[in-house]
Amino acid sequence: MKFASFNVNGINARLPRLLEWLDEAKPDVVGLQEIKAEDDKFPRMAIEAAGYHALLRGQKGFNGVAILSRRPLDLVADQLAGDADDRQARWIEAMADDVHFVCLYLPNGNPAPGGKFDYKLAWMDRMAARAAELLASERPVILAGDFNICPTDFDAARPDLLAGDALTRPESRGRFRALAASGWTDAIRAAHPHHPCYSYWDYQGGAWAKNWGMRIDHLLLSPAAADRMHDCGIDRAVRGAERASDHVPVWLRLD
DNA sequence: ATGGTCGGGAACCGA
Repeated sequence: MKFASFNVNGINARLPRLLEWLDEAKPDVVGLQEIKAEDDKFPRMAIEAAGYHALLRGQKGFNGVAILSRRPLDLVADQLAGDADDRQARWIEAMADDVHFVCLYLPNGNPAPGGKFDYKLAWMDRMAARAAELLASERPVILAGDFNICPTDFDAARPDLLAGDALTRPESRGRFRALAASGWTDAIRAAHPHHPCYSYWDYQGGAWAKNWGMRIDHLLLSPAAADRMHDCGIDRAVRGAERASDHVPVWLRLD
C-alpha cells in the first residue's frame, strides 16, 4: 500500500493539481493539510469521482486536514487530545485497513518567541502524549503531515536565514528529536540519508528557482510500520507546475 | 531599491 502526505495550501485552489497528482501517483491513502475549507466547501464530488473516500476536519479560511483513501476509512479521532478549548483543525486519525494513519498540521509557531510559539510547543507536547499511546498499541502507525519542523541544518538550503525561526529553534527541534528517539522512524531521512529531500519552497523571493527549500513534511513510522517499508520518496516535480502548492507530496510504500 | 508571493475571502491574516 502506498501512503502519502501533501500540504495543498487550499483544496479548491489546488484541486486541478491534486487530481493530476492522484492520477499519476496513485496513492492508496493520502493525508492533506491546509485544505482551508469546511465540509460544505470541500470538493467531495470531484474527489469521489477520482476514486477516493474522504474524511475531514475542516475549518473556514485556515488550517483543515483530510484523509483520502481508495478503500473505506474508519475515523478514530478528529482532534488532538489535551486541550478541549483548542478548535484549530490540525489533526485527524483513521484506520486504513490494518494501518493506523494520522494526518497532522503542526502549528507554524512564528513569530517566536510569543503566543503562537507557546501554542506550537504545547501542541507538540500533546502530540508526544498521543504518539506514546499509539506506540503502545504496537500496531503499524504512520504520523504523516506538515510538521513545520526543519529537523537539522542539513534539511534546509539556507539554514543561516532561519536563525531564530520557529521551524528551527532548539525547543522545536528538541521536541521533534525526542519524539523520533522515543521509537519513531523518520522515513524520508532513513531512506535517503545523503539527499536533503526538501518538501517546501517559499512562494517569496524565487525560492523554488534557487532551490532554497526545506524538509518540513514528514512520515514517522512506528516499529511495526517501519519493518514493512520498502520504498519512500518525494514528488519534487509537483512544485514546478503552474499554480503549485508551496509544498510537495511525500510518500512511502508498505508491504 | 522602503518591495517582494500566495490562498481565502473581501480587509487583512497566516504562512
